[in-house]
Amino acid sequence: MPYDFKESERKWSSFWNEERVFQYDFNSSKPTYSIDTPPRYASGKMHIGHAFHYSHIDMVAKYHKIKGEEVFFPLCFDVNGMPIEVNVEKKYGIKMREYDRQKFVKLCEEFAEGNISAMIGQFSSLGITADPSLYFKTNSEMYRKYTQISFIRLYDRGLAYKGKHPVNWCPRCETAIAESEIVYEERDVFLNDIRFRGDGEELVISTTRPELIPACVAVAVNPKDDRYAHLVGTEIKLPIFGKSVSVITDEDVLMDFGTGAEMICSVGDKSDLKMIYKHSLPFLKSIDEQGRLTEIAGRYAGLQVKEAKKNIVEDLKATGDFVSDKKIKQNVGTCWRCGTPLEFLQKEQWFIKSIDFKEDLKKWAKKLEWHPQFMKKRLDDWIDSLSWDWVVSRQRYFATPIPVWECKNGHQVLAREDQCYVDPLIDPPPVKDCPTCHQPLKGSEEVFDTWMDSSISPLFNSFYVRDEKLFSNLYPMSLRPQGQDIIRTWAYYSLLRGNLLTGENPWKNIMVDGNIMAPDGRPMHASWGNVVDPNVLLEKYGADAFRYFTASCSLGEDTAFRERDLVRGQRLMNKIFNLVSFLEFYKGKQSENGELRPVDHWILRQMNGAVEQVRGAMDNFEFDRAIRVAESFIWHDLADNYVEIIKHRISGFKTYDTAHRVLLSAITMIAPMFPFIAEDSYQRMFRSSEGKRSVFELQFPTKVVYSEEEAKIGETTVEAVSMMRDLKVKEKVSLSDEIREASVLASSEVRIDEDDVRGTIRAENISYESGQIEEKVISIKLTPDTYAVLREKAEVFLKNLKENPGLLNGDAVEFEGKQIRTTEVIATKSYSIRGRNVNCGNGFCVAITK
RNA sequence: GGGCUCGUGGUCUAGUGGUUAUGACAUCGCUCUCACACAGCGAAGGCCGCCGGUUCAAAUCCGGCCGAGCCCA
Repeated sequence: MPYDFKESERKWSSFWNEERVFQYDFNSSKPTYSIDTPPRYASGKMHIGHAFHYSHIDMVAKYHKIKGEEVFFPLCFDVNGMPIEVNVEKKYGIKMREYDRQKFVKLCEEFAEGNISAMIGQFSSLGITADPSLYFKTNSEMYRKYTQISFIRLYDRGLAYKGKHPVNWCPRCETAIAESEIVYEERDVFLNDIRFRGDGEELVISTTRPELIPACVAVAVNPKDDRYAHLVGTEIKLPIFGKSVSVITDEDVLMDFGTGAEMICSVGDKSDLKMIYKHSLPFLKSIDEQGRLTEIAGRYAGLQVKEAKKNIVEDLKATGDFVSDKKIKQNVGTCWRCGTPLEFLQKEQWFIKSIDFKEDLKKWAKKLEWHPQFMKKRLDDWIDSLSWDWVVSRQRYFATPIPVWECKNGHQVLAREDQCYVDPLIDPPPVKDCPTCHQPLKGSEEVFDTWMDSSISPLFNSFYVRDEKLFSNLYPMSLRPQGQDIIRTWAYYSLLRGNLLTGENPWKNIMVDGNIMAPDGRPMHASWGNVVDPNVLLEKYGADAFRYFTASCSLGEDTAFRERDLVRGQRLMNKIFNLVSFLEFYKGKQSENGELRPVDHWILRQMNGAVEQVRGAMDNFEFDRAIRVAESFIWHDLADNYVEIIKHRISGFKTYDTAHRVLLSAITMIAPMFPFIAEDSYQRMFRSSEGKRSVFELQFPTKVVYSEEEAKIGETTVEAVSMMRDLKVKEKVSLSDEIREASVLASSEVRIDEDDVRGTIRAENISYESGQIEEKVISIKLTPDTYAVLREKAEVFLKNLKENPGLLNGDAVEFEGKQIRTTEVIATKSYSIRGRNVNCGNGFCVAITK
């Protein structure tokens, strides 16, 4: 009978929910395993990549639960920021900056709330049991309170400050534009070669923006560029404006772009910005909020950018400093609303100090255990590449307000901690007026970068400030699971915040996941039509089958979605279901006592091996290895071999007990990966004997005692039975038919469990024959150690052995004065018997007689 | 352009110096076998991306090239 996964999944997810099986117990005496769950972003429903990622996290959570730890696995959502704003604009056909601020925020909250309830349903269908008693969302006043308090504490220690930093600015709309609001357009622009004159020397630079010459603060060339080496370190004069600037080197300058000499302006674009920080060059303001040149442009002051460009080029032609121009294509950032090219404008922004902590950050990152290890390198490289502090202010609406009031002279008053959560646009400041100049105070309109919220998740989860006792127990957390795409944001900022505020890393382990790609190997995009809907998959194959696919992906690698893995997963669930059905049928029908037979020892040995390997793999977050081992054990050792052999003696208590015990261990071992089939099997078959209300309250299986000597006989028995069954198939004897004789043919003694062979093969008689086997050596290899000893002589030695296979019968072979033990020789042989239909395995053959 | 990762039968994947290179899905045979035809047994299918190097020995280590993914405030 096929497994009804729909019914099972419905039943057990509500069971877990109602019984609160996965609820964290604050009073538990067990050690806590805490997971810093990624707050799921509430801009839409979960797609297959999210489902994949949270399934992995859930496997870790359930594994630690079944290992006997108290698991802290919060259910949480990220509800701030622009993607939600953009979705709300789309949904209602409105524009944020043209709408009432408070009303707009309300719409964002409602929008997110709808997505959250849908996602909670998705979590549940996937068997992801994040704990609703540890629920949080990053836009709640409770959460934002700690975002604000943590900022105030950093400010008090001089780690948060206000400074100048460029933002993308639309001169027509007169507003800051966020990175994702920029519309890039390919446009034709002129690349102008312009002559700068030095002391008897000249240097021709290439620029697309000659109007920025007055903002030029240096000229940069590549350090490898021989053409300009003699000019490096000299001063050179700007044409028209006459100001002197230095010629510097920077490896980011492209030698083959234009003349290979570039003017650095403050601030023309992002690469300028980087060089300005890197070489400590001054910030100038050359363009104002309306897109006009400022007074540093001298006689061009007040002109619009376009006009200034035209005038300056004409004047350069007149002075002879204009060399040439050519048309090139360039990506120009434009305003999403009006299409005007954006300017990079310096504005006052809030910063959190991070450049000072570069070396510390690398030390902190080193203290973490990274899974997989190579992901650490990405963070290190990121830290090395940083040139400026973290800009935390945003000119948006839907995020945590910055708890600051300012007077018209720019003095700042921060909220008191006990005031938080506070909205400075609504709530009064802590003092009547500015303590410095007694001017009235105005609440800040700015909000925090959403990473300011999400990067305190480990602090919030550990009850930072809220409860000192809980905090000391819960911080640092055991694990941060996250995607590889946000190492440079979420992981980085969390590491910084955690250490700055507590002096300690926020977690002990970090597990970094790859992405799920579309079946065609490309990222999933609605416009490419290659998006896979997780709900369709759950309908078709079930959650455990989906989790089978997710478990089979190596951690940290990008994986193209493969439906066939769900096919296999579903078959595995069906296999397990039927194994349980088999044993269930024989439950309580035992009449004989019996004893442990060799094949029972063998399955116990196989089980011990599987348990150890699965445990080792799960401890290292290697889900793919864990399911490979578990699947092979359940499908091949247990179902194909063991169950077939014990069918004839399942009426014995000992046999039944062994099967019962092995199947229970198998179910427990896979429960973290396949929770539904595991719970279903447990409830159906094992709850009455084990007593616990859920499979997740059992312990991960431990090793059992068995006899290795017996297990070896069992292994030979399994092999013999399997070869004999194959012979029956080949000779068209029904497996249920009796045969007269089953024969074991070998040149030396072969020990098998005759009763099991007879009972399974349905043979009246077992016979042993010898002396008729032809051995053929297929290949001869040596152990690695012996290769290392013989080195280039190895080939000669092997050739010698192939020609004289009889040498292998002794204990050792002499070769060039060395004694090579035959145990060092790995010979693969085939066995055959002329004239009889036999199957041959490891050292012996079998035959049957009808 | 830079950093990291990946490239193995038709498709996907395991394997990180030394067996006849693992397994899945698909394909083709045979078999209803008393848990399971969503099963069992068997077969076919591979210049391990390309080029060079190190080594007695390379899918595996090193270098270069080609292709893909993620990130670059």
